[in-house]
Amino acid sequence: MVKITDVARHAGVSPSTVSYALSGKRPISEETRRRVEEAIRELGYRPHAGARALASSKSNVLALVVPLRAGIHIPVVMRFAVSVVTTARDYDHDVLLLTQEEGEEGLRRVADTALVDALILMDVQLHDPRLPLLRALERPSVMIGFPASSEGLTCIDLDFKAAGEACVDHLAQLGHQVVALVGSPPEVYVRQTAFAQRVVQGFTAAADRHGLASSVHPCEAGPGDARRVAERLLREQPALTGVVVHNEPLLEPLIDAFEKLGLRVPGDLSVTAICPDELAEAARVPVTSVALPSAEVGERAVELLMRKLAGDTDVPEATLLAPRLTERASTAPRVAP
Amino acid sequence: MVKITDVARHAGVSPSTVSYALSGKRPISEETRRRVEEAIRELGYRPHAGARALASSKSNVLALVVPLRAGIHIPVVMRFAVSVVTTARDYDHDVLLLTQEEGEEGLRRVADTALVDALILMDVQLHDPRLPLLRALERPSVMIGFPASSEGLTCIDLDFKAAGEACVDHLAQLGHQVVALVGSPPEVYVRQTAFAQRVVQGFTAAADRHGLASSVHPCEAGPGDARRVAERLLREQPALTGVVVHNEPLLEPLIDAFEKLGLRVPGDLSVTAICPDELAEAARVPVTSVALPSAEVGERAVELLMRKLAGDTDVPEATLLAPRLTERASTAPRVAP
DNA sequence: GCGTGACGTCGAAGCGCTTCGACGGGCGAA
DNA sequence: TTCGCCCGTCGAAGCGCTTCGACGTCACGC
Repeated sequence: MVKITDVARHAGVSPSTVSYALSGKRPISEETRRRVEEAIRELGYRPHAGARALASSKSNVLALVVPLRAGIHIPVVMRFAVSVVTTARDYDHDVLLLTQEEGEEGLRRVADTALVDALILMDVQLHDPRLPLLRALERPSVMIGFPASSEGLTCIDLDFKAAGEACVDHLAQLGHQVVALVGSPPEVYVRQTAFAQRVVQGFTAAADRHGLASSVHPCEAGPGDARRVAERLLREQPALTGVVVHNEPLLEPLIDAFEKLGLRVPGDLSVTAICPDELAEAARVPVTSVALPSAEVGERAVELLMRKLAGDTDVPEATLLAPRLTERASTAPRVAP
Repeated sequence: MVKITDVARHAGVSPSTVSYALSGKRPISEETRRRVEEAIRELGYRPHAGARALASSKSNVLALVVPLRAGIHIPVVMRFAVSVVTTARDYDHDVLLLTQEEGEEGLRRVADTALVDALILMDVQLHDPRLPLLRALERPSVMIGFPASSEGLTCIDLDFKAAGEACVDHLAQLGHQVVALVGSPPEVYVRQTAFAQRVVQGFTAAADRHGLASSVHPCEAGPGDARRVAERLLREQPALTGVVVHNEPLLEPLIDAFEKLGLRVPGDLSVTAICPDELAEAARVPVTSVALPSAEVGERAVELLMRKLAGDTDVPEATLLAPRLTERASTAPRVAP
């Protein structure tokens, strides 16, 4: 193995000079730098990561904790992970993959052994048991999603309130006057992050702002539920022409149910959703939707982390990503009766 | 930060004794071990990963290179990755996530900087450009999939030949006498690993063994192709009652096409597939299939790597995992005409 | 003409751990 | 009894890098 002393000898300088030439932490003459670089190239020198970590107390590795829980859309996780890795590389960092399964002990382990410099957590719950640990840890972290209190932590996610609004805005713009929100199953409103509530807030606010008649329905997503939900919506709001679905498994079945009840999508009924793009695209009727911008979240998460690692003290605690609505085949202007 | 000297002092022993108590590389008296363990617990000691890596020239980290290419089934990759991480943890190792995008330079980087001890590569191509590098690298590696020549490398994958056979065996057992293989698009047979060919071999061998009439059809997987393929199959083999599909995007459309042509699945036609379980399960008619055992592949890959790291010299170059066929709704006994 | 400071470089001291050789004590074999 | 050996422990020497303080040189300002 070729080491820094070899490079130094070959270039006719001291090891510290090689180090400074590499890190740029002290001025080095043009001539010397050139010689060092040449020596490095000729010898094929690669600094030993462990030695570097030991001497500098920086591993240049980030931990990424991915969820395993059922109900998580895998491609979204994967896209996010890839985006984290790619962005981390731009900052000369690598990514260590951890599973949720490892729990708090896993976090403590990689943090305390100095295996990683910082952490990224996905799938943060409202009252995530890892929160106290994260606050106590001496290493910076960024969480995807918002817990009940993000005090002293850094969080990032899609702006679900704005996403709810965007869907309603789109429907209002198309002339729809009676809209409904088909929400996530009731337990999601309790267990998970606050995102489900925020969709409701956005939905309601936008509907009020546009002067639309609106209603909100948290819905189970079992096999037979779609039909029942569709019937209930139509019973309660016979003039319904716009639906926002924030319930992934229910999306397709619900559209089917509406059509079976004689309503054409988007002819009689416009449907928008908040869901991963794959789902919206793959549907029989491709659905106009606000996507979870996983790649962007990953990128931004790493950027936030890098700022924290650089000692930036005014990194925002909360970052909300603006929703982007993609129009597809499931929405159309309202046809006056 | 609490270090090994702190533990040593607290336990009244020397640092080396603490190290040996931890690693078990030299005998330590029961009494001493107890005192050391207690000191560790009381002080909350965690060995510094970098220092350890430097001193022992072992990072206890594996690199996992995941593919990005379109056409790869993401959940399979993810399941594989999770299984690698989980298994690696059982062996006290962590996993560094790399993307294919980083290419050979990325492999060289993590290997040469001693960031990782060993590598796992997914999605290995027939003539993968990384092969020479892997052979040259001083670190062990395991590849998922088989290149043209696996000489001197360690590879593991589903036994696709046996998978092809298993499908035919199943159909034969149900009494089917005329079978067809709907294979991957022609370019797959060229570009990728040899797995597509192996399926053909297994299919043909088993059909011959059972004395069935059989035919093989590499197929494109465009939107209109399903219908054409179905028609062609029925034209060429009017008595066809068993189909093996090794072409993921074509699976569902093909079944639909058959039904539109008046053939009931599984009433008139039994269909089996080689594809990820999700796909087989999610189909309108759940498909009897041989799955890609991603979790098992991940586990076995790590085990192979651990053996190599332990200095085991007779680790098999090729490991073929036995297929497991799951019966679902798409196959049934042949009904005599 | 001399003090001052920036520039460019060096040497040495660690970073926290593992590992090697050494050593004292105890025990079994001769 | 004595020799030799194994057990259990220690001290010291690194592992390969970064970083701090120091030093010589040169240019500039007064």
